[in-house]
Amino acid sequence: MAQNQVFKALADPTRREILRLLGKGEMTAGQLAGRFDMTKPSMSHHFAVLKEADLVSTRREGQQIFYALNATVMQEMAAWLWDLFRDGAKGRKKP
Amino acid sequence: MAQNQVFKALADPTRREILRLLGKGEMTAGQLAGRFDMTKPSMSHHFAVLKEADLVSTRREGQQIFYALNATVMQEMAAWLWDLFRDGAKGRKKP
DNA sequence: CCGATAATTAGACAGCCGTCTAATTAAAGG
DNA sequence: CCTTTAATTAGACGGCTGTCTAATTATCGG
Repeated sequence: MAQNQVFKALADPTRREILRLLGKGEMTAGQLAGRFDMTKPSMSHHFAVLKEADLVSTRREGQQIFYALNATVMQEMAAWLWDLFRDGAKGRKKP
Repeated sequence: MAQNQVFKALADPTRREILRLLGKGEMTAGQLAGRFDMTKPSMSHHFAVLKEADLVSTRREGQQIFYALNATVMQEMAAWLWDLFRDGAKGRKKP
């Protein structure tokens, strides 16, 4: 399942910041890269990881490629958090 | 900030499974270790990472150490997810 | 077709991460 | 005190990860 890729993708602060920026609206690869003190190839690598995890989607427009946040992020994360506490009374539950 | 440590801790599937088990109630280190096909030292390492990220708390009782899920997990993750889509002040940076 | 621009791919490399075995600390109990 | 059990710490090691430079692909405008 993709869950592991999602969490690994979120483990890097640069990628989380990318997602945060995309939360405001889609951006081109170049625009995103301009926000970070890092080479474009390095940014491209992060984009690939995010895309592989299905956290972002892409759209080409001429020479530029627009990245957008994938809405399923919320659902996957929320589901995981929910499952964490779902059947658990944390203290002492009867057998 | 502890945010980075939290996400790094969640990047490993073994640690996520530990958290899931603890969601049902506290367990001793030995009980937890018994659930995984891994040596105790390796498990101890994972416990340390989770504790460092403040995702779990510990309590000693005799020879045994009980681990419990820390409730702030939900809050931190929920806050992050919220911020992702909740467009705060645009140019704002953390001081 | 050419040159310029946007973006990715290829390959290298240091540093981190997860795992193991061996050794160590801590507590209980005869 | 000595032994046993629970758990962690120390140190080593292979593999993964993030970064870079150099090269490559894709697209547009003239």
